[in-house]
Amino acid sequence: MRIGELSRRTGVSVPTIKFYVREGLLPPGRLTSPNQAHYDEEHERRLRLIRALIGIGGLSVAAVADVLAAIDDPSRPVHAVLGMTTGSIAGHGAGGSAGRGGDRSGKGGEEAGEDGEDGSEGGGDDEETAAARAEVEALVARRGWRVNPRRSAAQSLVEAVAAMARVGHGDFFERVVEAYADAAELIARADLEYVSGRTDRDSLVEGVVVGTLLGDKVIAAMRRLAQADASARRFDDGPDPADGPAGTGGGAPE
Amino acid sequence: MRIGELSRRTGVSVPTIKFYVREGLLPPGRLTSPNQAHYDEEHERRLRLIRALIGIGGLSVAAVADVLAAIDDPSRPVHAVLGMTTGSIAGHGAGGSAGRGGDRSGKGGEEAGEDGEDGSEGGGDDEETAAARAEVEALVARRGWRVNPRRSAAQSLVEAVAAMARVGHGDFFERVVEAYADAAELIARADLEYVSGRTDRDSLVEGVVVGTLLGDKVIAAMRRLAQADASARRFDDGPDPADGPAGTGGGAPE
DNA sequence: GCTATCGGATAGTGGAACTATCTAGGATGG
DNA sequence: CCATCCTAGATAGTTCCACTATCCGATAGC
Repeated sequence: MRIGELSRRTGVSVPTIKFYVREGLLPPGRLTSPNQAHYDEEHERRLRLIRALIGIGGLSVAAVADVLAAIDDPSRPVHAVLGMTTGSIAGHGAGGSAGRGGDRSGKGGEEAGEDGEDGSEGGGDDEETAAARAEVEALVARRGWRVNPRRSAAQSLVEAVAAMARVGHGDFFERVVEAYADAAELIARADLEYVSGRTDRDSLVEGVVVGTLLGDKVIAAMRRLAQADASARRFDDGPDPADGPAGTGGGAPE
Repeated sequence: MRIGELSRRTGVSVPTIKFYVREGLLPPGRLTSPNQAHYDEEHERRLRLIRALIGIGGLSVAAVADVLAAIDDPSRPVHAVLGMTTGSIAGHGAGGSAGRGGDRSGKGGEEAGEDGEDGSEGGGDDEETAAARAEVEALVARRGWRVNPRRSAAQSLVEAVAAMARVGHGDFFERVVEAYADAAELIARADLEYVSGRTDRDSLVEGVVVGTLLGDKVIAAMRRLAQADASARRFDDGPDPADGPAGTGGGAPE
């Protein structure tokens, strides 16, 4: 098919497809003449994946490019792709806000000058980060998780926990860790199960990426649903008030 | 304190603080004279919350404004705030990527127009969406979750599942649902437990918001860790290869 | 031959999140 | 009282990102 049909089939505009090709997300079509190219179902599939990663997964175009490059490189071991995937997420939502606007002030380190603490090794942490790191390390040790503590997932976790502490919810993590860890193990087992049937690398690796990136959204949504249910049961304020009605006054808890 | 000290304490630049005040995220300081204002610890707390929501939670400034407005409005019932929170996330990552970039294809994912058809399934859906909706409805029924199917969390879930189907992973959801649902219930129970001790509305509502928005990141990170562990155990490829051992290239995003 | 479409290149758009500058005026130490 | 900072508020500018728009000459299919 030519680009017009690819566009029609996927709902992505022609200029946008060209843009993705330029950015390296989508391989160019096979040229049948100097100014005529042919796209196949693989392109269509890839394009849908791109849209899903951007639209649902919330990745930036650059992050998608990295992830797809990892998928496409057969020399990259599967676990490296998973690590990459983690990084894409971290870059997007957590640690570095790599995606958008300047990162001038906050995160880079202590260039702001007021931190003053340049000598202390081990991360140059503030108080909350150090405490969070200790909690995460304790968790990993307790569970016997065989992970490298330098993993960016661990780093993301430390940052999230530290942020909570900074906001006055330093007790959140310790209050929920065990349940969360049980849940995480449950989920991870299902995830592994899902991809374990796949034998060829491409299929496996894509399953990991899709399952991880889109799976996060699935989990978040299901968590909301389960929260709503648990809350409804506890306060018995009806079947569920949906999103935004002016129902009864603030539910008195307990 | 004055704005300079607020800036120093939080690491947020003075112009940015002013920007947040303009955008309604942070209440203005108490004026002690026409050009002198005083900020207190509540401002500091709020500012830290804003940074956490934007930096870790990945919310847009506009979404943070909405969430904080909901927190601050005592007439808004707690469940409405939770719904709002869900919406912020959907707007950000799932539904329409409303945060940045385009989204020409229909701003509010939530059917701005008259969706006359409610109650019965199937709107103007494509094949994948219809199938996903059926799966989600079956899940809710099976679990006996007392939730309104129009809830935006349900909608997010449908969209994520549909996107997976479109990408060739239509079997993902059915293969993992039960484990995920168990995990979600586990998590939701811990979440409810966490806020159940709180009696005053402000503290409760803030706990819900922080726990939900930042909690998602905690869960995602822990899932990565558990996946890495499960994978290491299954393939026994050493303790854990970390993120970027030589060949992986993309290790550090950014 | 005719016209809609194509590939490729370059430039432009609009939104988001800051960031810089300017104007008056106040705070503070000497 | 004065010099030197800091401040509030307003307006304009910057940077990044994800697209869009417009050209151009060439080509497909009738």
